[in-house]
Amino acid sequence: MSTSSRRKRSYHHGDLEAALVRAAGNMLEKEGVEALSLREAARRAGVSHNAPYRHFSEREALLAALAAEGFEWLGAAQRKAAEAGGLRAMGEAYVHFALAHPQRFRLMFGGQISIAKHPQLREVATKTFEGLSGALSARVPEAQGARDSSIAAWALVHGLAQLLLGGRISSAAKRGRDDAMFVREVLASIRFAARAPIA
Amino acid sequence: MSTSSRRKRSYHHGDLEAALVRAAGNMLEKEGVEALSLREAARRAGVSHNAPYRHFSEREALLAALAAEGFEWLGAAQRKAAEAGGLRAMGEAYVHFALAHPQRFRLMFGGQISIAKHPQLREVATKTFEGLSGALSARVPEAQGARDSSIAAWALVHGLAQLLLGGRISSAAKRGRDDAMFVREVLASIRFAARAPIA
DNA sequence: ATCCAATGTTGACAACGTAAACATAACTCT
DNA sequence: AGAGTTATGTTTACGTTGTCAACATTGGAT
Repeated sequence: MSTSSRRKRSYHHGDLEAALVRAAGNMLEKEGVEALSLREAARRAGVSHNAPYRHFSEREALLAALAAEGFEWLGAAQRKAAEAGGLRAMGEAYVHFALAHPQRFRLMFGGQISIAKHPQLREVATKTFEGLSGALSARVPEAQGARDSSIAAWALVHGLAQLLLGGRISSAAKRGRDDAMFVREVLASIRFAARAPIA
Repeated sequence: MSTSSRRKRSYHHGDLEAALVRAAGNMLEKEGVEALSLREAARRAGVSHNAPYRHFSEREALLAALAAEGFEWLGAAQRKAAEAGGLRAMGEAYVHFALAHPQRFRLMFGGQISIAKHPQLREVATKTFEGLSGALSARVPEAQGARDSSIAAWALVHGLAQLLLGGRISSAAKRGRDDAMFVREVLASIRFAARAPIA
């Protein structure tokens, strides 16, 4: 009857690493990064306060694992949207991801994790970005400015997510539209230019 | 000869609040928000570790003061750019500010400060944003989608700053251009649409 | 001159990240 | 199966931090 829930095995938790990531993930979403402590995560996983060090060399390493997980989710969401709906759907999915996982998104892009110091993070992040910019530059019109245009598209979507998350968009600006509608219409208010500036 | 540098007055520093903000500002730019401690700021200001509490009720209050200062700087930079160069200059000034004060920018938009809890911050931030969006919607073409377009413009610029700051723009994408040039051309690759979506 | 409010100081506490030394379980090799 | 090695947890310990409470000193108003 000791099915999947591993009972009191005292020593050797069984899958501490995953348990820590899960516990930390909950803390992250609920309280934010600053409130996420290694010791509390250990407590929730039912181990001593120093056990986590067998799996994460520092606190930041645990954060990096959480961020990496986030990039995987984001990458998956982007792929799905790319198949289903094209450019616009990808943009909307990006913002949707940010709004659905605000603290996770902040962790991923907040800059408190040194990407250089965590190769695993770096890898999954760049993979996600490559998929993203690949899909973008394949779909953005024109040839010349395609590279820059896809960067601009990404920046637009990223910035919109960030501003919404920070509560920086006044309700006046939203004019009664819900988040999805607002995002759709704001994104629609932009076009790509093949070449020259406005004036 | 006791010109401006106030010497050992032991008690009553003279202008602790300003000294703390200055010290904390230095720590912020150099080490980032996480490395900014009240106690170290106090040390640098030459007072005891609890003196700061006479001026800031919590650590976050000091951070809020730093963020507020940042918003003032940003607002000033925007006004200046608006006069001198118009829309494009404003966008470039925005990104330039972010790149010139990366940690400050992160603090301002990183979401670790509860804007609700610091009215002073809220005030200066909204003032800056109002000036910003005012200038934007006054200059963006068309009438109908002007509101959304100016949000989009802001998001674009904000996102670009964020991505550059996070080192998320590969050198391949920059194609040898320096930051200023890169920003200029990426921003130029976008146009505002008066109405309908792309397709 | 006296009192008061503002400003600094001292001391204390709990929580945290992290290191070192130790304990126990799991795996490997014979 | 038994011995040795490695992986995984535990205990103890240290320094730092945010914050509270009690106390000290000062400058300004009365």
